[in-house]
Amino acid sequence: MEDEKRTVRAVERALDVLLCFTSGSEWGLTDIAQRVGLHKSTVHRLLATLEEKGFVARDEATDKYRLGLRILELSAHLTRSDDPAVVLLGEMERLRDQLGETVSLYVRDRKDRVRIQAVQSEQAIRRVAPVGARLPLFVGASSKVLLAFAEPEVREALLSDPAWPASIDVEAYRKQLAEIAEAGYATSYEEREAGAAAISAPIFNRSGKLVAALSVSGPSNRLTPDVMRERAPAVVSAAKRMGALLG
Amino acid sequence: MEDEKRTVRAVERALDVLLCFTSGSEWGLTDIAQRVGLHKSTVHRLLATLEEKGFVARDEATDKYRLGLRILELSAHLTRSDDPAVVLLGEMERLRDQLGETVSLYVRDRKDRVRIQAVQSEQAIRRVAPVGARLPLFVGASSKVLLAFAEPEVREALLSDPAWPASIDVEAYRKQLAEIAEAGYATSYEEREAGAAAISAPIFNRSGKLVAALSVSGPSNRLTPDVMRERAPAVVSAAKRMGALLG
DNA sequence: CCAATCGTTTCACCCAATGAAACCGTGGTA
DNA sequence: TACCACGGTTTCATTGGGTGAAACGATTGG
Repeated sequence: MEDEKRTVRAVERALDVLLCFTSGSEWGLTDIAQRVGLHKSTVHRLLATLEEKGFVARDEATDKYRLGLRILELSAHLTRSDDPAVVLLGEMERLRDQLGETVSLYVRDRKDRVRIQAVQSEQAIRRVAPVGARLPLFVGASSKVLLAFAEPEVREALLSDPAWPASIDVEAYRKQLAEIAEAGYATSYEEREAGAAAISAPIFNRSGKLVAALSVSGPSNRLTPDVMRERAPAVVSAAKRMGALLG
Repeated sequence: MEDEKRTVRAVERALDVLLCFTSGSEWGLTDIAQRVGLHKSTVHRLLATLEEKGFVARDEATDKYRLGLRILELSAHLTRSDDPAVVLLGEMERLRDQLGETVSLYVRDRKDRVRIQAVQSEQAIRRVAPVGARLPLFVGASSKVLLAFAEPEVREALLSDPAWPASIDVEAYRKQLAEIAEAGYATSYEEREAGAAAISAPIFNRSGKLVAALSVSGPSNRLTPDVMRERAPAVVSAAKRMGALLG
């Protein structure tokens, strides 16, 4: 098993430490050391480095570690003017007002999907959708869209990836993706989360490349299968309109 | 000059590479190598590591490096429910509507200040204030507030820091800070940026500790010195109201 | 007062990060 | 077509620096 690493171990470890903060915002040194499986002193040194550069900070009261404002600074530079999350925001708000449900935008990032933009429904019972959330790429309407309309090589690589959950029958899944490709959209009903449902449609840029999945989601008692079927065309045409706004 | 480094060099370098993206969103390998003063191959390895963990990604078209979505993911976990940037947003919007100008919230982060929240004026000519921006701690109304109301040790440490610009007379500056502490707010008129002016007031938490500076900023022809003097009480009392919302 | 726990510092060993140089791929130019 | 210039990539010998065991302090609480 020659791993052919051309990466820097210390940096990998430091980034793993940073990624601890994607689950739980406050950590003690020992907790982190345990979590990443390294010695206390090693983690201590890594944290000192991260702290010096402002990537983590210490809570004054608890003395525990938390994310630093350098993260905020970097994230401010994440969006360019041609970023879908910016360009499509207006259209997303329009769709939210039209359907009254939360609208999200997902892109594929390696083997996950990431919510890069969201506008919340204004109803009392609504789907809350934090921007930046990283979700699995095998369940949920948007996952299926991102797979169904991906380039075939990409799709096959993901389906045959060792990380793909063994509990899902690949053949049946592939068949479902083909149906979605045919229909032009996907739905999910209490698939990833109980009580939630969603409609999702692909957004292609001018050269026909899949760039994102547009998703409308809400409580499953409002978004019943029938309602979703009825509203799907609105989502699909919104996605088409959005595609035209991209480069 | 014993530097007593208890940090990890490779990690420091990797973070420096990341920080390149705070000025300019797209970089080639050679550019970065030049900027951080390291060999191409070293930077290549660091970038490969950052890329593997999703902290940077490559633009498909240009093949250049850009920030990855892991940054977005982390930034989503930056704000806790008790974060001033969240808790005070409502009050900030109220103040924006009252005065019609852009309202920002700054905290001190080491030797800089960082804009952690902002709501834009809705006028045609307005101050635009991106969240996450890192600004110097010696010019601008909020800087002066963050210094004037800081704990004395902190203030003195900063004023006598070698990084403090020699062009500013420390004694005169200290005098100005004392006046600000007396008045309870600070103003700036075309101080950091030509054509811009601002009023800023301190926000203290329940235990009397300075946590942020509230700032109202706009074009200097609207926010003339007279107008600012007249509006200062509104900013100060808004800041006081906000303080009451904090822990 | 002691025990437990957490963060910090020290230190010798030896792995792994480093940068020079060579290599490869691409686009532009004569 | 041949050539060059300029990006990114890979290789490799050298040794600096990252590593973890262990000892140390500082708190906490029973």
